[in-house]
Amino acid sequence: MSAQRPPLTAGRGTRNEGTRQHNLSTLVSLVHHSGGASRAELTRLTGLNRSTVGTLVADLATAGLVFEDEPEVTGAGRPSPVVRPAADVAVLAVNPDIDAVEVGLVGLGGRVIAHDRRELSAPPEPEAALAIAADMWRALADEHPGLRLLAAGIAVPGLVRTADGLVVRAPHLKWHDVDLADAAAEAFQVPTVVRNDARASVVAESIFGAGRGVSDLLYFNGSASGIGGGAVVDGSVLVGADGFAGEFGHTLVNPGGEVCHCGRTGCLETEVNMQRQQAAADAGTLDAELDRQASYLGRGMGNVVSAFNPSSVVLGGFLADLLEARGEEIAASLQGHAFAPMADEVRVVPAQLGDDRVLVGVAELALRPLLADPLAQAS
Amino acid sequence: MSAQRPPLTAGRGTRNEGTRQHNLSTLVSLVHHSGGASRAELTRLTGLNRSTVGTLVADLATAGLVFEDEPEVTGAGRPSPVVRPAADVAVLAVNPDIDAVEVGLVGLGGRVIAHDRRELSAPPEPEAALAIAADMWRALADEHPGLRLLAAGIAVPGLVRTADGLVVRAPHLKWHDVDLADAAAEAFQVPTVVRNDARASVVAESIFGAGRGVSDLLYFNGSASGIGGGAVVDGSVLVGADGFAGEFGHTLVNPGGEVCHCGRTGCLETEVNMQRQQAAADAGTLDAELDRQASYLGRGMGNVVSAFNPSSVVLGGFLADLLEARGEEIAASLQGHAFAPMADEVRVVPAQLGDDRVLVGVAELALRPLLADPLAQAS
DNA sequence: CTAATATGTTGTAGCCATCAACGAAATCCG
DNA sequence: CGGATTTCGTTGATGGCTACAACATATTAG
Repeated sequence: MSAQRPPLTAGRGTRNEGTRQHNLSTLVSLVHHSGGASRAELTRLTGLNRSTVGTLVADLATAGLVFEDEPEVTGAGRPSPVVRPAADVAVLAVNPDIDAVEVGLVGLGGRVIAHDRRELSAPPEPEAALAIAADMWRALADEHPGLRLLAAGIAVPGLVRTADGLVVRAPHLKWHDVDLADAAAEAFQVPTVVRNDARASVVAESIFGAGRGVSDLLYFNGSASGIGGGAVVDGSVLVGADGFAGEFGHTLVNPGGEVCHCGRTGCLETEVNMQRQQAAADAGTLDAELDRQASYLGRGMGNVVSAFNPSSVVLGGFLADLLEARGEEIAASLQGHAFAPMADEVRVVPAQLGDDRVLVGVAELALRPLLADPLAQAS
Repeated sequence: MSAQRPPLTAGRGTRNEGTRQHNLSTLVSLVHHSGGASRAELTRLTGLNRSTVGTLVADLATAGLVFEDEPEVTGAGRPSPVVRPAADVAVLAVNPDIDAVEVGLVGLGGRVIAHDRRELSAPPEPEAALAIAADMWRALADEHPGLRLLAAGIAVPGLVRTADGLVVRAPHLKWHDVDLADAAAEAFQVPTVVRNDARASVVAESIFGAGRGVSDLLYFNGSASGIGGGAVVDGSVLVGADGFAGEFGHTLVNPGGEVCHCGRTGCLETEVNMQRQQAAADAGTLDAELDRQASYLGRGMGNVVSAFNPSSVVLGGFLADLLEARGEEIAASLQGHAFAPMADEVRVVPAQLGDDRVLVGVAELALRPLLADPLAQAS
């Protein structure tokens, strides 16, 4: 966790209300990301006065975002009540993919309250995906009466423009220039964001998983449809000018290699993928293939590590399995292909969150505006 | 200029004094980066009240950081005095390199007040470089009596750890684990920072050059000693976990190519460099060599562009010359080697600042703490 | 049961920006 | 040329926010 640096170009001024908004945001984020902290801990962490934390927490409780739980026994002195995220609020997370539409209700603290999945025989049209999600949402809402929906987030496997949530293209879904955000906000009746699924995963691992407390990390995710990724830079998710940043699957690792579906040759995901592993397993040459893929993965990681100088690299999906099987080889290849001493310091670790990763991450992204201004909500 | 995103992990609380500090910082940064703005403009840009801007500017003027100049004729209404950066304060910028030590006095607004350069027959030892710089500083100080030194910055061609300014290694200077910061602060009697020279250049181009107003950009600099670089992400310079981020010269572009001095093969800077151009010119095959280098440069840029999704790529040093000579070819290669549609949107432009770039940039980095808390200075 | 410790609570004080009213300095227009 | 208009700086009163000190409360140590 490094200190915040000021932006190169100065922004706008702040007034007294801004101070309050910032402090409320700090507190609710702290509670949400840690899952609960005593008021005394919050006082220490924020550096604010006891009385200030008291009034701010009371406001957040009134707004229904946190509640004060029984104190835990600790040591000498008067026990401090534990401030926990409210249990009756949630974010709707939606993840349409080629073979299914997945929907989850994600509460504060990164807790998955409920989730549902509908298998599909073919990639869905945008409208169909939304209709299916809305259908599942109605069922989940009936099962959880009294749950207050704060926001909705849709994670799409493709290029999503951050500014307006336009899905510029999602090749596996065969979507082009699809605008889901408005229709979804209409359907769910809450503010809705659309984001890239890999970027959502980075956020989830960064806050609740293997990247906790790390301010500079890279994430490589291996799935059936290729290698996605993302980066956390100085504590914030890298989005780039349009929101397309983090396409590490298309780092060059072998110019003489195969043609990638993106039109170029020798991309990381043409050399490291599940199809090759399956073919090698069928041919009885899996060991050699895993060695080969470990080498290329280290090379691809090295390229990106040299650019970003992260303190951790998190591997998810089948890349986590590859790390388990060929950890030494990957590390050696990374050492050989990253600009030392960056490679010396970097830790390569498997992702900690399970399949809920994408849902938890996109819920976090949908929650971001609320966390930034906790009392701005309508009711 | 995109909006600020909150960090993934919440930080500390703010008090009322923090509001004032933030507003002072906003104002002085605005004046410093724009070179001067009327109080009315500052009011509009910050969104603060007229009276607030009035008192804040008065405080900054008392601290000797800005002064109120004669109003410029504009239109109807009472003219607004122009707030300009103070002319009698400066930052000492030092840039030791293999063949010379360069020293500059950089004022607010990015103005180079004076500079001096001492040629060397061999790369200097750290102590010698510092002694030479101190000598030149004394001469410059004598020429500019009344100039108040605010800070000092040393730009080193090598890996510099941001946390403490340790020069981990600077191969061309043959420096290893050199700690200059303390000795320099002692010699110059002001707070001193040590930074990488390419990172300093990025800052300079980002604020005063080709990257003005761009929040996501990449910078590739070609010099006699190789290709350095850096990135601006969401308005802040990318530093990474240790401060080593941005080594784009060692992006893989040709695995079958030559062995790089870094120990690997096919790095961008083994394929694109001045030595090859010189050799080709001697052999009468310069045209073909420029085509070849343009192709490899586009490939290397494409790799990094796919990871960062910048809106601009700035080329400096001999790469700016290559852009002038082979702009079409570089653009075509970038198109072919970056993940579309990132390549469609990116603008490739030459650096705008001259040789003062490194000095201006490292001065800016040295000034950063003061800009963040303008009235914290001793006197 | 008492002392010590740590924490919540309350009322006061201090810092900061806003706001409204007023005055000043230019342009506009008859 | 001179009043109306526009725009901006200045001043004193006002309200929002956190800090602080004093007091109350709840636990542990012995």
